[in-house]
Amino acid sequence: MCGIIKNCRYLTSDNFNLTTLILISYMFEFKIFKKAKNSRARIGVLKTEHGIVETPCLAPVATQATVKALTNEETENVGSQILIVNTLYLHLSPGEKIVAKAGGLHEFMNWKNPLMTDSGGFQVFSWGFGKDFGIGKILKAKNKKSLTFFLEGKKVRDKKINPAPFGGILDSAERCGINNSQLQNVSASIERGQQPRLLKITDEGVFFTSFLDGKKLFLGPRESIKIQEKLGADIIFAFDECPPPLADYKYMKNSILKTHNWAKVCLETKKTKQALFGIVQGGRYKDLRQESAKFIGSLPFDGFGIGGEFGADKNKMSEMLEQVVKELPEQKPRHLLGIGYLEDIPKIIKAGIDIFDCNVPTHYARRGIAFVHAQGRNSGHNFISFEKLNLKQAKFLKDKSSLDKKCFCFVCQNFKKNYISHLFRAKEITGLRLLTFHNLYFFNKYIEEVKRKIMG
RNA sequence: GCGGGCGUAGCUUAGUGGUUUAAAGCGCCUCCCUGUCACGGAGGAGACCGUGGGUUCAAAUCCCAUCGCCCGCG
Repeated sequence: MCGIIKNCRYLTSDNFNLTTLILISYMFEFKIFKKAKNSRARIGVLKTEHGIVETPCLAPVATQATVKALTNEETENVGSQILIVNTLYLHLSPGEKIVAKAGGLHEFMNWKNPLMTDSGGFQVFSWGFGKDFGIGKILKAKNKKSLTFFLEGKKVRDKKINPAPFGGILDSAERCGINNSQLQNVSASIERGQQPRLLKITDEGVFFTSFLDGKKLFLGPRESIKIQEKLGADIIFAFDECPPPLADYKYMKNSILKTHNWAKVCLETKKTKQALFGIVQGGRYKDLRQESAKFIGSLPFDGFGIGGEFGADKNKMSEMLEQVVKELPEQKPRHLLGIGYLEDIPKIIKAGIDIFDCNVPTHYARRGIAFVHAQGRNSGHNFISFEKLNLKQAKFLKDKSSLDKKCFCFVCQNFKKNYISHLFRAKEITGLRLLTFHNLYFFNKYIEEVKRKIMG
């Protein structure tokens, strides 16, 4: 796979003049070249010390300083321009000192292009309430996952989780036979002051328990920034609390105040020339989103991240995003954290998002799911019709067709579904590699197409 | 030929002190996974317990026969 796919970055040179870039003298700069007429979408270029990023684009998730299953050359060949690495994971192992001594992240992982590090704020959720409730950042309307309650240390499960985020939890508890007097002992609806089991969130920061060795560690805005400075990515994020989707209004209000205070501390702490992005939170509450966007947007950040969830109703996301985006400075880049289903991408680009990261292309690839152009009529999509194929299914063993007839990636040019299916069933790591390569290529190509259509 | 052992879901086995819908792992099917997770989550289908007979209110489990496989001795 190495080195075979060349020139698959879609340098849309028609959209801007390259010489303009050369004239940019600042280390970090964001230039908008074109704005859509019918939406907030824009085409831009982000310049960093390690090169440029054409936006809008997807930043693949490289949690532990690698896009799982791929070499850097492959990640580049697939059209990816910037990666997001995780601060807390690297802090736990190998530790930022090791990375710094190795010459910084770029040198350490041999990635010559731009990098960003997530602050660890998401782990406040995923290692906390996310784990307690067995839920993802976004509580879906059709969530079939069971909800786990903890009643006096005992696990109670409800399989019919109600999509309504707050009242639903109480119904759920009732179905589990948890009575009123017990309810106060149950970690269900997350109220102000409530703590996850495994970590403690204070006004100053968060006490984590390392899953590697059980060691206690504290991460606050200062700690996060200092670690991120040592890691040395081009773009770093302010330490935030990614709040759980079950949080009630008071919890959320309190949470954004914390995130706002931490944002100021992050700005004061940072000494390097790295670009620092503040993070807007506020969950599904429009007024809190607006409040957060106004506050964070008023601070001298180099760009802005938008985190958390936007409510179970998918259609509201665009609305909420626009609400946030209009409060942020027009000339600065906006990053949507952890969102990027294919069907979301047109919406978020239209809402004015420049970069977004999402583990779906790579994560799903490792689970055997390939995103491909829809073969049949089941498009149901405004831009490119696509479908998901589960290559683990036995039926693909007999399928001699290429993964995606309309895809020009190395995998689709060289491998058939039967072989990829076999690799997955045989648990051969090459299967993960092939699908990761294809999915990222597919997402990047898809984004290019969306850009073309939106911008006209 | 004699002696011993084994035959339970597609596979590997648990259950043989007779008790309701015969258990588990893997495999299979469906669904899920959005800034954590290749070796993950939730469901589901699937065996009349080699075959035939017998004992009993009741047998995968006891008895007899038979077939198949394995081991030892000839």
